[in-house]
Amino acid sequence: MAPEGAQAPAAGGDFESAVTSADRLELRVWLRLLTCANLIERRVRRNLRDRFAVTLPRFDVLAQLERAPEGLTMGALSRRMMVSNGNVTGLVEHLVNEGLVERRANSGDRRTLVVRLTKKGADHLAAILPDHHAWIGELFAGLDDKDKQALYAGLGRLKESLEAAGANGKE
Amino acid sequence: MAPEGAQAPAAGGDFESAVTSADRLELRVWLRLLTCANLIERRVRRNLRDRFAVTLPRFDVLAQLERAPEGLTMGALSRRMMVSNGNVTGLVEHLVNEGLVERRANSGDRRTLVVRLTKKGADHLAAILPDHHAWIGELFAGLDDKDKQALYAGLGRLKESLEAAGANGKE
DNA sequence: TCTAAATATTTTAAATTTAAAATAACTGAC
DNA sequence: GTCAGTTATTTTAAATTTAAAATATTTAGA
Repeated sequence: MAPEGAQAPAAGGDFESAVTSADRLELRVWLRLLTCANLIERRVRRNLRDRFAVTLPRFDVLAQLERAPEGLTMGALSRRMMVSNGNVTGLVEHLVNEGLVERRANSGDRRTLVVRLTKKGADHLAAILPDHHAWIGELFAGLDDKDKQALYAGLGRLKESLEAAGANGKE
Repeated sequence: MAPEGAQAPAAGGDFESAVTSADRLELRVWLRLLTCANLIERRVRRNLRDRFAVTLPRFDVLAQLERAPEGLTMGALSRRMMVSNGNVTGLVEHLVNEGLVERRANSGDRRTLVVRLTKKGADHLAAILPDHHAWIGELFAGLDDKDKQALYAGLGRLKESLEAAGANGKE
């Protein structure tokens, strides 16, 4: 027997498989958007695991912290990552144990903790980022600059629409 | 004390918060795409929970099955949902217990099981879908038809590029 | 036929994720 | 100054998710 085809997320058909032109246009846009996001995320997740033995959520923490050299509070980090506060607690805890991240009390407001990359964490991330950017490059290779600009602009309008509909705030 | 601000996924900043124009265009497109997908998914998830007491993944199962009146095998369902086979096992198990879905042996190939909506499941879904479509409509309200068409086309090109890069198959 | 490889599904362990509740610290209106 | 409300974080329980391994069945080829 071949223990192959072990169960990674399934490949093949996707959300759009049975969507017809009878469906409303915005529904088709949404499902196609979701399909693209899933395809990219899956590929990046697998590459991170296979080539760098890092999970995607932990990589996300490192990548967000790199963009904030002064560090981020737990709450700010959870907002940037768009996940719950409690979720970040566990991720940071693990990275602290690995020495990739430091979590320090904030004089001034004793409720908050500031999270920062350690040297080790910054080095680790620096070893990954070039490959990461290359993967994204490969995935977008079929688009020319005009396509990407158009997509960027269209997604910008969608994002504004989502914010106008209150999809970001608590309401 | 107000036990408010209980921890749903954080609102506010997002993946793009610290992305600058110095970053490569395709990276900015990807992060914006991810932000939009997360915003829509979060809103739909919360509406399903608050108004219909259903989780998003279980709703996804029902919605996929509705598009396949003849039923889907476990594997086909997992491919449509873009999640692992093992994941679908648990979701379907729960829905079978609730009587919303039936899982039947497939004469002809004893390895496969065919999953189908029950009458109860179809009714339940039918009660949700109009509201669901309305939510999507609200989220896209800031876009006119031309915007949506352009976005649909651009995402179509991206999807082709992803498939050309092997982002769907196992490779 | 027999049997190696492929396919379909479930099981398992670890990690993630959500959402609610609990805890701790700050802020203002009075 | 007190204390009701707010903010920041952690804890908790349940559900989801991934990926690997195990199981069962089918298929094809020697």
